[in-house]
Amino acid sequence: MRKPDPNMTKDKIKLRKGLWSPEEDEKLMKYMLTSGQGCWSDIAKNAGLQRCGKSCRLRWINYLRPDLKRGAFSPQEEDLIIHLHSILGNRWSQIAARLPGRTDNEIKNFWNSTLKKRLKNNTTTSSSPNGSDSLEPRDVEGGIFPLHEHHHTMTFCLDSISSPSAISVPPMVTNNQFDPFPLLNINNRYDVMGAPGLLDVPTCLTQGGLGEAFYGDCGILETGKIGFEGDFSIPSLESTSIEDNNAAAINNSIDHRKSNNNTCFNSSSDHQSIKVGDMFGLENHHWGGENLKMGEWGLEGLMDNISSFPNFLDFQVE
DNA sequence: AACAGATACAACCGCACGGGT
DNA sequence: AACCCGTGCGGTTGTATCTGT
Repeated sequence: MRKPDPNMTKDKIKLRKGLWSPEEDEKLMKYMLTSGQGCWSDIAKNAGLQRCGKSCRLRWINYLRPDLKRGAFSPQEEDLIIHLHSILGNRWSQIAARLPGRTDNEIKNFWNSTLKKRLKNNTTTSSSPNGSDSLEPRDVEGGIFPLHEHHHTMTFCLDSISSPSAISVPPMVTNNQFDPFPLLNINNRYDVMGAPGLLDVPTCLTQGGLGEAFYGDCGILETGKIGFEGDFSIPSLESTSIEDNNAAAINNSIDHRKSNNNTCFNSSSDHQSIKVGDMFGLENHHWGGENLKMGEWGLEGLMDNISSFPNFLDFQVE
């Protein structure tokens, strides 16, 4: 498996660098759609891209992935980033894991380009008493957060959900091995519309698939809007699998990026079957390992504490 | 209109880590 | 145990776009 391919070393093609062209994007997207599995170096080669696997991976994760939320950060997302950064520091991947549809790179850029400066300006006007290296006032133990006044409560909108059936989740989640999404595990605290079906959205989905748009327009937890800000009806388990939705998402995503229009996320079955884990890089169980690391650092408990703070992610079911 | 500086975003680089050989 | 390879992460750099003069 790991033996080097002699052909690979001989005909060293000069790999492209820099910005991706639309053609390259399409090649990668189509390849991921049709056979998006295997190691990234193989993907780069098989897709006919003169890129290194690393570059392809980055492009996919940061730009082409169909579940990405585009556009500006909402005030709620800003607050969340600020707060998570106060706890986690520059662990962008862990912060991103709690902001569905956002990538670590995106959050990192946003922090460095916008939030950092904004908070710096704030602290110069109102000096921080703790004098720490961090830029924003905080009191993790006490639960003081720089939340905006106008959204102390996030509203949990489910108007688009046509079926209250439970969303399908991977076995490792349903087996309760751990809670990958302690902040947003609705199953812990919330009944969806009072219906018997529970909405359990683990990290693997919120980051890579169906759980998109926890912080949608106006910072609302919008389970009914997934991926492209298009209206979306969550199908019942009997009718549609996650694979169906994700593959459809990829199909739609190609069009979406071409037309830059909102795309309806439907469950049409005109696609090839793709493993969810393969599609979103979940086969490496990374989403679990992060939390284990956090546990070692004693951060998991901190993150758990967050959910008990009055102003933080105070979802309400309408 | 042209230019410079600021800003936002995309991508690269180096390193660390884990798993396989 | 040592090495190789793939992957993920965070820091940094590069580039496109915006804004002010």
